[in-house]
Amino acid sequence: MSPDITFVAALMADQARSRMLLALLSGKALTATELALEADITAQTASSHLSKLVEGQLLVVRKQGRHKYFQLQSLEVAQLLESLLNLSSVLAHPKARTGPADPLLRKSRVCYDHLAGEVGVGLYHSLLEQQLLTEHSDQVMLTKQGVDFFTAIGVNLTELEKQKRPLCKACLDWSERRTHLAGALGQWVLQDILNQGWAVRDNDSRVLHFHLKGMASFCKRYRFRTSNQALTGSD
Amino acid sequence: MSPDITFVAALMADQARSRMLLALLSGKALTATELALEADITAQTASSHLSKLVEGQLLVVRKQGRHKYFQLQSLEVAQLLESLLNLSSVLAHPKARTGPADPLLRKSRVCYDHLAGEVGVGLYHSLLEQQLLTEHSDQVMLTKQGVDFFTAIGVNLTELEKQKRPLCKACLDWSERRTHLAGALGQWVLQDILNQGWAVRDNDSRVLHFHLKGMASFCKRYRFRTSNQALTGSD
DNA sequence: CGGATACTTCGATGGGGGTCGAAGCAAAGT
DNA sequence: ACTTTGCTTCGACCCCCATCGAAGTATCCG
Repeated sequence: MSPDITFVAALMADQARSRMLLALLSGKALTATELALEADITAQTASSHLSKLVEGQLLVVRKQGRHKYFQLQSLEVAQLLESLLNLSSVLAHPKARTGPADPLLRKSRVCYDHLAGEVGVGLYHSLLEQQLLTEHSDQVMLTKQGVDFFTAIGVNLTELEKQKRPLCKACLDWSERRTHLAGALGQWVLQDILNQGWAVRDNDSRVLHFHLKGMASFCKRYRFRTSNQALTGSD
Repeated sequence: MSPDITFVAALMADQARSRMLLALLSGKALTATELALEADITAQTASSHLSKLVEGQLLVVRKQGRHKYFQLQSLEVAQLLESLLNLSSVLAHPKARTGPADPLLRKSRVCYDHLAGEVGVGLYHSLLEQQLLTEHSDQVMLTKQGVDFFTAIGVNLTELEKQKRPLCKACLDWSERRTHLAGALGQWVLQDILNQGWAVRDNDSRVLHFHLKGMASFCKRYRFRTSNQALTGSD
């Protein structure tokens, strides 16, 4: 028979656990107490939940001294969470307030290992407009110019292509309902932003705080015209 | 804050409900009693579950005389189910027997609206080998020859491309752990198989029964070399 | 060696929800 | 009109599990 999907679904069907999982969607490894705080439960309860999530192989755990760091087990888990987010945000079921989320979160946030939110969506469509990227419905590929462009700014595409994961992937944004860039290249872009010091990650959320000058450099590099609203959260 | 994913997850976190959903993954509309039978519960319990699923917008219902026909609400729901199946089958959690499923199901089955199982996977890789399809990691596209080929066998590609959904889509097969063809073209292929009378759908499952001659025609059309094992379930 | 911090185990409590029997309603068929 | 079939509502039962307090173990720090 079919595998038992209720097992995985049940693991995600709890407020506390789903909050933890969503917090881990930032890609950062978090400790048990941090996750307990995030889910607003006591350490005991969190411990029980976390052991279930590890047991169920949704999380991996790394022990470091007296701390235990938890992370999502795989990209697949992150993708499942994203698709759940998507479907959930689309559905207008009574309990979920469909209202606008934290504006900073909408602006720019980390989606596991790549850039999401308005900035992520904006970048994606800017790349499309410049014909560096082609989008055939769901399939996204670099154009010839795109290959040249990213090679020029220092991406080793042949190296990235060695990875199992796709180079480009269209990831549907739950706040924007439009696609943004995921995949190995999406990861590279986020890493680059951080390496350049254009933005810093919020410690307590998935928010990505762009510095003013960083946003400018970012726009320049990707020839990306952003609306004039303040996109920076700090500085 | 984030939308409440526990709502959707909880809907899928029940044996009876998930069985119903999985049964509906065949794409067919089923009545309440059929679904009750499928989930092995009484009509009362099924009624309660089904109203929850409709309320939660995972299903749509169509009343016809004294029957009520249920269907998955959207392709997104089907995709969520597929990804849950994938993750669940990969994870080796104790409760799920990871053993081989029903051999007929493994051979050839319907995955919502396209072909899956060994035949589906085989077709996909055959198309790749013939360079009718190119696969850039996750992105699948028809090659020039592919366009010619499908046009030659009667596909109106421009018509198919009008749909919102992608023309080609790689869908990971949970039994084979390899990709098969989904998307509008995948749907066309399945429709064609049925129209040609090469195979019939099982009434009680997602199994697709190929006739001997049908399988031969199918292989011929797609220049597809299948292993000599009997791929037919009937005839 | 204490004392603090991080995490776990145990036990008790309570609530949510899955289940079915019985009865009710609605639509066909005869 | 009567019966059959398909589905729903109501009510009662009961099990599962999330939660927390208290106590226990492990690790680091001074």
